[in-house]
Amino acid sequence: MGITSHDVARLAGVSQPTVSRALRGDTRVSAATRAKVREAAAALNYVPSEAGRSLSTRSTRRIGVLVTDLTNPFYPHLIAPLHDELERLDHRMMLFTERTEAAVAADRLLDRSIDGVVLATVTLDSTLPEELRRRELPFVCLNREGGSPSSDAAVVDNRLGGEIAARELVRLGHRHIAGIFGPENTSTGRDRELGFRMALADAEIALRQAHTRHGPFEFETGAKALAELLETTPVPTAVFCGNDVIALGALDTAKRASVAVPDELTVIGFDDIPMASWAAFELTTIRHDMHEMARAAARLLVERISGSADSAEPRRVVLEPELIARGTHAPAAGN
Amino acid sequence: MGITSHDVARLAGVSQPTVSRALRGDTRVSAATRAKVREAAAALNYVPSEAGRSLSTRSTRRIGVLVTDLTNPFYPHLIAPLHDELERLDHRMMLFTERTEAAVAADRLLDRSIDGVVLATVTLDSTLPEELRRRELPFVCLNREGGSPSSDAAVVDNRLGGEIAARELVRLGHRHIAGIFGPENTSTGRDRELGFRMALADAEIALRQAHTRHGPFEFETGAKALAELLETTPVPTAVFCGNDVIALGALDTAKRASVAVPDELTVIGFDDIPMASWAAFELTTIRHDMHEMARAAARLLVERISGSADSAEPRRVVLEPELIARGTHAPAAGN
DNA sequence: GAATAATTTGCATACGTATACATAGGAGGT
DNA sequence: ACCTCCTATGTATACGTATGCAAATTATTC
Repeated sequence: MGITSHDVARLAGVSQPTVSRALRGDTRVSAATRAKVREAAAALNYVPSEAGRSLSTRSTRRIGVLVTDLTNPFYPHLIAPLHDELERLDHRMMLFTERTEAAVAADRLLDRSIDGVVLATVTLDSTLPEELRRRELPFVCLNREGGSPSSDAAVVDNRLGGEIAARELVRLGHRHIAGIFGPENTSTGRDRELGFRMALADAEIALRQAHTRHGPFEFETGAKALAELLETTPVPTAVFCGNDVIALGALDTAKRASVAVPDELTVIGFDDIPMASWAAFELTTIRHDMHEMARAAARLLVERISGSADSAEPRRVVLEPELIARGTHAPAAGN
Repeated sequence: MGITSHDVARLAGVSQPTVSRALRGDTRVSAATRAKVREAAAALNYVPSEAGRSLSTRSTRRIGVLVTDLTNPFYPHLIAPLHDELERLDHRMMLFTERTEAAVAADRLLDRSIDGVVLATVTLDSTLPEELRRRELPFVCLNREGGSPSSDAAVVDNRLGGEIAARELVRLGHRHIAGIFGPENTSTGRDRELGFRMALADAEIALRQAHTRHGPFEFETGAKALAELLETTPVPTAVFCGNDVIALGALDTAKRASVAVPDELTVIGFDDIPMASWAAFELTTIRHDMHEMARAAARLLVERISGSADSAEPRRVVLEPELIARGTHAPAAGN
């Protein structure tokens, strides 16, 4: 079992290298031979061995994708277009949903079974980027970025997104504003918070310590944080969430606590995942083009691998966010 | 660039085969040499080439996973535990979210770059299972099953699940019952419908043609189908959905149409995905252990590959479903 | 102390493909 | 008719690891 190019060669009456050349469209092989080889290959159901090819070419056309948690509703919307774009560029996707880090995880990436890596959930304090750089394995950051120094990345202008959210809340007359931000060790968490804070400061509105929460980009973060925020005085009339998933958690708590949204509480998310537009939520949020971001990451990486990247310098694709007004925002009560 | 076992051998002052043996814990190598080799390997940051190893051992410890659509909220809950169990069994996951079928898709599976396949979205009329069987590539069906003849599979007793849903509706006194089923060319769609119909028939309750809809296991299916069902007379007082995602779509339409759930309309889903328990939905549904199902599939496949499967006969793991009563079901109005 | 057994290591090679280089054959020019 | 040049193909080998078998070393036994 296992047809090789030698078998095809024997049947076609040519040498093995000729088979290799014929099947990959090498122009130096005559049309007649090419036809003969094609026919023999088809007759034998020949499929070239990927391992043999990899060993010889030192390239696998395989990309590793690192995500911490697939069940987070956000990531599939990144993974799916990423997969499709990689496929379009004739690459396959290997999925790693690692919880372990650096050294441990690195070994499975460094066995030359992949040509490059997409880091979709890298943290600012992760040593993985420098480890990959040291081992000269090409990689690109998607959605989040690592710490210094910068690398190829496809991201959103998160700071601007935070500012947009803040300005909208200010415009609506909110004065008691809360934030349920993402983790401080992620670029998305940090930058969205930063932009939000700066825009509030510009409007001379305070974001109290008591109205600030941080946590993973998960449903439970929003659910738990809003429950706590509802216990503070004054109760905030608006809350900006680090992403939609957190916002959905907040909405969950609001519903359970019978807090009317948006009449009593304005909620703004970030990302505009499809769920945000469901009737059950009608979440006002900051949209960006997640699909394009994923596709851009795929292209950056493949170009880097193939050496067709214009320069050795890191290249960044930065997408513009915009406000999507739905049903969870309203003017502050009493305005 | 690219440290090989030869480099390690040179540094340790032994032959390349000895390096191979030492690092893989072959007992025939002395403790002293093993230590020497380990040290040299560590000093050079040696990581064995996966391609070289695959070529030699004819095994990749890589598993292909086929899913049509990752953005469907159901699948990540299958993929995540599947990944983790495969990882536990020392295998890696290659993800294929193919839309193409059979011949085209098959080639990327047949280049010996994977040792086996998990089919998570196989249809009853797919020729892929027989193609894989013919090419002797081990595979297992997860959640759904293919047509004849049966293969290794980890599935739910969908027929029983359908029956449980039907009996509950009957118990609640519903007489005008509708069904938004999944695709008829999937085992899950077919069996859930079958069990549901049979239990209704036992109770001598008709399921009218006009109250029956089919479609992909997607949000839009439920949304669109319920909109249509609300136009029928008599309007159904209860609807059983092929899975939770369809049910969420139905709830979406109900909300937009101001149909009170559960007072005016009972909705029952299938799967019990985490979202079902969110306050926005509180979906009554048929639960089964998705994580265990995924893990079982991983084990079946790896055992099949390693040849440790007890027999050549197909092996099936069938999980029991149960009713999870939440907030979307109630007695029929007027009972 | 010699013969034998057991242990440890090296040698040769297989795995399947791609490619640098050599070569054979044919076309074209004068 | 001879030389040149190009095209098409074959030969030899590299890629990195694992393994059957032989060889060398050490331990064991009588």
